Amino acid sequence: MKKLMGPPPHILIVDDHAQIRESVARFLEKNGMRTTVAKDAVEMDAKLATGQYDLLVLDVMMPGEDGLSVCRRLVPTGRLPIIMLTALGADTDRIVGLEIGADDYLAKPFNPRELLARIKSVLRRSFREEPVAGALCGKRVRFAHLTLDTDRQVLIEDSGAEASLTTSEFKLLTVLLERHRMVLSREQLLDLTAGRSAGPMDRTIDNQISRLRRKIEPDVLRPSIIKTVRNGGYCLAADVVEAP
Amino acid sequence: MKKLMGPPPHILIVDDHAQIRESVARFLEKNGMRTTVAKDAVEMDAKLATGQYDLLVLDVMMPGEDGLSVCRRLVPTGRLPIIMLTALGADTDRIVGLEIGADDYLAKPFNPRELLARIKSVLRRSFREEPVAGALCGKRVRFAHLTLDTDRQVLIEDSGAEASLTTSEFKLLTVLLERHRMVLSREQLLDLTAGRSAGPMDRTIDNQISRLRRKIEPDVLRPSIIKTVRNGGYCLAADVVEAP
DNA sequence: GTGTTTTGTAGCGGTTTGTATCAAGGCCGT
DNA sequence: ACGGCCTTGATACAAACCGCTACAAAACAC
Repeated sequence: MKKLMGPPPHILIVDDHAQIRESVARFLEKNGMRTTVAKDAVEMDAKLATGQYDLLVLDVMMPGEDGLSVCRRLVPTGRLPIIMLTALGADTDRIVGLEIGADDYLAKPFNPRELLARIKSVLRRSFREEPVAGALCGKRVRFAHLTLDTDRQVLIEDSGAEASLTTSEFKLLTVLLERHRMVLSREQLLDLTAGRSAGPMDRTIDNQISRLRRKIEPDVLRPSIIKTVRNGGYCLAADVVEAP
Repeated sequence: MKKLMGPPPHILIVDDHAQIRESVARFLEKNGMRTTVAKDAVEMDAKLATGQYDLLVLDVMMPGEDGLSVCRRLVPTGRLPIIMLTALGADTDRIVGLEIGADDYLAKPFNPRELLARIKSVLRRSFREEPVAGALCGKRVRFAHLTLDTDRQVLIEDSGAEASLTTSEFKLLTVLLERHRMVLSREQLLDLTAGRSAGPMDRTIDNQISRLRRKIEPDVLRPSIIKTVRNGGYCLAADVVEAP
């Protein structure tokens, strides 16, 4: 069998039973995946809004909005594959789920190894080919006194001077630009730039910001473009417009 | 659910029980699909050799070569999706099937409506990844300051100078052009260009990229067309248009 | 078979990036 | 104001990653 390398896939698990959530999460992490859990649709929406996920494991039977409804809502948006967990014997649930557009289902109680196999199978199919620069892909973007050429990954000052960015500086900058004037936590930034979650004493983002500031701030000692929000994270404080 | 129009999908059903074959075939045809049946692996091979199919429904337990073996053999050849039919409770069969690379399975006895839903689900998935592939065949393609003549496997610079590409350079470039602006991992590139998976310390793609860059980059020291994404892979960062 | 081209492998060295550490500066109490 | 405490900025260093060269193996042509 072919092995999927690269960054570990990030799975979001939604189930109202704490025990199932946790045991599934632990099992998947032991097998090299990242996991995040949510106890219901509301919590799920919050996680989806701030994070980046490769696959959703979704319980059908939940208090509040149920799994089928969630599925109906998410499938049309496109890119997130869904595996549903159904009660055993609820034939129609399964069929409806598939007809709605879930990528797979599994009847409870299930063998964790089988869930893993199904996740891998679905991931293999959806083969995430991400654009380099998200929505900014292929464009030239103006902000403050700079223009970012997303094709060449270089910054052009108004004076005409060019500065090249490293891959992770570029990634961090595009993430900030896409969400300019929003405060982004270190956790979010790490997730969006590197696709991993932060360790206990993780200063990676601080460091990256520091390096990036050296290339974009007119006065590094008094940053005006990337603001730091104490106890919050960082924020790109400038207007961003598409340039020709 | 959205209906996929166009020519009806053609399903090949392989099962040694005549009754199952026929009833499944009839049910699927009633629901707008074309079907063809085969009673074992040998007959299946004959049908595959002469016809064009969109999906294979494959019984695991068969006299002669069994379903798992068939699956192992067909999956690597590429893009024929497979749904396997297993005996109920044969947990390991199902898991092994998925691990080998089948797209789905169904436990016998099954609800025909569920088989239909799964077929549609798998077809939807395999349609999703298709659109870019192979589109360049026989065309002339412009990108950056170059034109690729896919018939002659030759690059023509705007100045008029021509450079010939080796087979694997051409293949690699084609793959990058077909998914331009997407980040492709070395694993993916190796799979798409050579159809094999990477060894533990495989630098083959790095090398190919290096060779290709020498022929297409204006400044090899600062590549602008093929960008490298650290920890990610490579990406062709340019617009690609069909040229007459 | 011989010679040429193409393709895969190994290794060195530069660049990039994560971690550890220390210095600086805000926040809050007294 | 002053001094601890916590958060952030900067520097230094080590590890990982990638580009390049050189060479060996394989494919191809003759």
